Amino acid sequence: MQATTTAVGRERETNETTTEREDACPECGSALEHDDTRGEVSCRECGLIVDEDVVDRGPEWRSFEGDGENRSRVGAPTTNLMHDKGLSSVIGWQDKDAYGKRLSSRKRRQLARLRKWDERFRARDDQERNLKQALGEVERMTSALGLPETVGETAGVVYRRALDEDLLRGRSIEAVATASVYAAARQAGVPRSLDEVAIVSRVDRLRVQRAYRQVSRELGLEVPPTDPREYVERYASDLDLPGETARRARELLDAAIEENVHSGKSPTTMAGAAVYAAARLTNHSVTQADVSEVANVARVTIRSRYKELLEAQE
DNA sequence: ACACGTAGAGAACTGGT
DNA sequence: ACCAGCACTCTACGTGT
Repeated sequence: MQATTTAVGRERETNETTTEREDACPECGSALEHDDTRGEVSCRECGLIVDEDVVDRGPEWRSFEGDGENRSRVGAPTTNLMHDKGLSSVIGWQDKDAYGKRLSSRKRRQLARLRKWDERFRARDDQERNLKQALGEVERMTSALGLPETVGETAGVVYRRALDEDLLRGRSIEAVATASVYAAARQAGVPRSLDEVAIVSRVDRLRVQRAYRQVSRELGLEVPPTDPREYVERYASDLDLPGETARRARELLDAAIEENVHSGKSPTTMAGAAVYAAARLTNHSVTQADVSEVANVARVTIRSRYKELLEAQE
């Protein structure tokens, strides 16, 4: 046990030195900004995206004690995907000790009793058992939908709250679990349609929709309308547009928000349209097709919006 | 190749019954 | 609980530069 921990630690350590990252922008040399929620590393000055999809949810392995030998203060990361957050102890089923030797009959009886009580505590009451099943479903669905683990965790949190608020009465566990996944995916900015989630769910679309309605209302789960300006940097960067264009795009959006033409429209649409319009205004050639590609919005939609944006400028 | 326009369908939400 | 209507976005097709 002792030996394996240090072995893992060493491997991590060597990895760390090889993947050393710089903290200055390759373009302009100013400080970089790490956005953990979006997994992006971007430049504070020119908005260049240096790195995307950086994910490191692992534990923190450096040792702060002495010469760096003892890393035992960290355990496994806790996760909302396990009904006990992964914090419970585990009693093996084999009647062997740490060296693999058979146990005495007395010890075996003792372990059997421990296991029994461990099991009783683990799923102590209906709620816990309910949660256990639901989280299993959440995990299954998120992975079937190709959603990142963080979404599953958010869904777990949502489900827990629904359970606490007593929202499950008359509703199936599965329906609420699916609704939680649906909500979590939206909040994480990687939405899946109701149909998509219903396909991987064991309940039909309508039930999911109803459960979601209820849950989102009762829990006040407003999916905060994301600010279109948050997308501008990335789009401009992906299209190799200069900071000037990005700035212009932000101005367009400011005016649009002022005039309230953005409400009800998807933020990615608005951001894409703004970037396109700004590119034209600053004499940089970008096609609608390019913008629609990076913004994941149909060309027609870019078309219909960018004119509105320009009108709102007056 | 690109921009622009229109029509019809689909998805998600709202409010009335 | 169900339905109709809604605003938005999409696909698919067209025309114009």
